[in-house]
Amino acid sequence: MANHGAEAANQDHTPGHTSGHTRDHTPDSDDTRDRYDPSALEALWQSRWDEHGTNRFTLDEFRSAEDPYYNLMMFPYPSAEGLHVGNIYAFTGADVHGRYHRLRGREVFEPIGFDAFGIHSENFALKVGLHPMDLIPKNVANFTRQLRRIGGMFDWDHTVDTTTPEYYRWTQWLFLQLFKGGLAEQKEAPVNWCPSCMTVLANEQVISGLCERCDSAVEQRRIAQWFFRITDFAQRLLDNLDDLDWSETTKKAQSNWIGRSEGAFLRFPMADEPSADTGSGKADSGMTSPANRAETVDVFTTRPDTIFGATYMVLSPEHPLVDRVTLPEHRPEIDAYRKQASAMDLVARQKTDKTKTGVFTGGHCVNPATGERIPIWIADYVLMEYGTGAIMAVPGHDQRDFEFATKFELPIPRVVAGPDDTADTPLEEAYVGPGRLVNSGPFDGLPIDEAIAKVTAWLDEKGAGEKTINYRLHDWCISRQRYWGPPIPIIHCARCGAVPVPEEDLPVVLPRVEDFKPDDSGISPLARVEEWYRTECPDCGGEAERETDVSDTFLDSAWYFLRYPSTDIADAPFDPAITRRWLPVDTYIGGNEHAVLHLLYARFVTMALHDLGHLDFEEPFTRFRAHGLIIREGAKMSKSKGNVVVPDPIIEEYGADTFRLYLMFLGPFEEGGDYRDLGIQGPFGFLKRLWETVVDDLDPDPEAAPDPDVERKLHQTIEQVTRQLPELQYNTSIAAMMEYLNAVRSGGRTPVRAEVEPLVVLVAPFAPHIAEELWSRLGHAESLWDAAPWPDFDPEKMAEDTITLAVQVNGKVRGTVELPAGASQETALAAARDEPNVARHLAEVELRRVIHVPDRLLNLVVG
RNA sequence: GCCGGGGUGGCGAAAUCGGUAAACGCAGGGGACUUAAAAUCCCCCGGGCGAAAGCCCUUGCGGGUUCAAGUCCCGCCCCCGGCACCA
Repeated sequence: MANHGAEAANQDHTPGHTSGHTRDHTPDSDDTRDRYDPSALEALWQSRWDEHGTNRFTLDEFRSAEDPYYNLMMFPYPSAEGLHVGNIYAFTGADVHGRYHRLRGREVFEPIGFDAFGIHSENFALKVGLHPMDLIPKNVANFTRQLRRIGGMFDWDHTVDTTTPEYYRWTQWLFLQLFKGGLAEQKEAPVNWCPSCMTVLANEQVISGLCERCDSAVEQRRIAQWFFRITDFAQRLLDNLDDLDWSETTKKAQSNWIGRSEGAFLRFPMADEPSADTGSGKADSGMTSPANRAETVDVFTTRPDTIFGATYMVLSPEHPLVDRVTLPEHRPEIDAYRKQASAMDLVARQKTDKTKTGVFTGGHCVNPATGERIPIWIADYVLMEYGTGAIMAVPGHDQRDFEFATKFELPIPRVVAGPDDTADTPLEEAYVGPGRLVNSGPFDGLPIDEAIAKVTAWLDEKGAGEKTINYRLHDWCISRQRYWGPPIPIIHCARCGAVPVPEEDLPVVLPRVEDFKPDDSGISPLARVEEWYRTECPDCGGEAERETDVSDTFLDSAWYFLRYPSTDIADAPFDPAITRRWLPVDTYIGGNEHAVLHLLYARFVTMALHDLGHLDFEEPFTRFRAHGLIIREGAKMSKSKGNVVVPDPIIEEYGADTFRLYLMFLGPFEEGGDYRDLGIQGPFGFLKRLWETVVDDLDPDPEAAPDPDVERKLHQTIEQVTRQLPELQYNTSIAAMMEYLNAVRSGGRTPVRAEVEPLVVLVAPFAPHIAEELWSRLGHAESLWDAAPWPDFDPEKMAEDTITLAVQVNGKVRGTVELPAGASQETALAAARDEPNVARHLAEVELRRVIHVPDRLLNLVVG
């Protein structure tokens, strides 16, 4: 838009300099210049803020900030479709928070960036036949345009794009730190393989057996992978949750994901098998070699107290001991079963309602409690990923084992008796309730809690096991056999093994490869680029090859918040002094879909960097709030339904201020809301009315005294908004401001400046452009955002002098009376008796009791 | 099955410590202004009975505590999100 005059007038913007821009910002003719024209006005202020560096920090400012506030939101993945309402909703909610603190005088750093590596981008590039290196910059440019348009308080001098070598250089550096710290290791492991995406997936990316991206059934494969040892931190990650100011739902999701369970690790010695028919059946028949005798089947159980009822063992079909324990005559059956299990996709494998299957191996263990030989089976209801991949089956007290034992006619003894049971009460199903041990030798009669401790201690003494803690959490597999990610900075040398790339050689630049389509080989496309992967060993100088896998996108986003304030620093990932001043992040706002993925990894990386001496804190986000989800007209938005809200035309028509205000008005920010197309009229009308109030209708006397009733309402409104904004209670804050403006304009009265100016500031976090414009029109030379003029409220001015007291008779409202605030019970009662309808209900009954809640109600109990 | 979060007018939603249920907004109805429309402004707007005054009912369902329950307790039902053969 054209506003050359205004721009020129503002070139030397300094405090005290009244530029006169309050009137000359629209070069149009006189009759249109005072109309509320959001698009023009928003463009004007955005360019002014940009010129003045209103939202940008210099390196010096980072180093010297006295009251820093790091306001973070989850950076977007720049898709080709552009920003969707969900993004804008989240960013606006976070921006409102940042702007509020800015108006309170904090130095608010609010960065944004782009999480642009990963399978999403790569698959889309493949689909449209473009190279991601060409596609991503376009998407980033489009996102940047949109992000600027919505008026976020972003520091555009400190953005990150995870796909630039300047950024991923440090992602690779991070990998090396973890590698050197012993927290990264390569191991062959069964992994989730998506046959459609042709890549390995993290457990978190598998949603009930399906690929979270393409819904293909996930298969199992064994590939050498790089892992981060996040499980080493499981207990700390869990313990620290107690002290984090995070949304409860997010903390709960993390603690479920970590999945701590207390129990025991137990060793069941393998029994040697009677060759042919020696028939003795005793463990030490002399046929057992010493090596064999040492072999055990190890299990994890949360119910060591039930060990006397363990009548068989079950190994997962993938368990490494299966071959050892299987007797030759059972071999064909076992092999067939294992083949069937491995062919089965994880959906079918994890279906819980299917009937139990399994095969006897022919092998046996000795139950260390009873000394009895018990058979070893394999069954797919035992998962290799959890615990040791083997269980002791206690059919009497575990429903899964009960079903299995019933089907295969294995014994089902009772070892726990409930309050109404005896040791011999038959079991119709597994009994898992409270009770006391039975049929358990010396432990009979003990309640479960006590028995768990005593039995475990007893087994420990016998060397048969010990108390332990098991976690559901797995190590983080970060290898991806794909193209679009940072190469893992490792060089494989036949002589020296896996050698880290020297830090001074970083970044290992991702080469431009035209043929980046993944294939079914399980090998990265980079393995096709010989001139790239052939290199020398940094240690011995011999021929060597680069690691051709790239790292998981979640690694890029696990540390980006450390980079933002230090993007001016070229020779370190984050500057120690700046980091000390600005981190940990004060408030982080984002979607709960990242509760266990991104947020847990970011915590792990921070904790690891802390332990390795790079950071002096171990939790990255002091406060985290999960925002809700936006639906439309009661239905989930999706591309396939064609009911997605497209933000650009709405912003075009109503302006970013209205759109922001409307999104925040839909419902509680932390619960989301229902976007109804017509609803935007309310917030639009409000801003328009506010505009007219200041621009057209204001009392010309700037010193005019406020109306006492309006002033009282003003202080009540300031109080409410000041209390609710930092708690993200945006919808009710907006309602309060609307109510206040209604009071200011009621009966078409002429508003005075003292009534209106504070409202302009209150509304500013939601509608920053119109607020700045009105602030300027009210005669202020300094930007609203630099002046930090958050209004104070005066409790005395808030107080009502007369109140309406509800009068109840027997709990039912029969009338109201007007009274001076703080009126005594006697006064209230007298007034109530004078109220005709109340008097009617008091006639001919006896007043038995009076309940007086001062200034609220009077309840007269009669009978 | 387990763990969260919910269920309030036609709709989105409000409601400190238990104290006048439905603030604010949308949609709808009526009116003013206008040649007309848009925009704007004013009034009405949970249900039932009543001419009115007023009375009765109403926060998913059923009980309970209390002078008083959307709010607290017990038992259910339904919706949304997460986890799920986790030993």
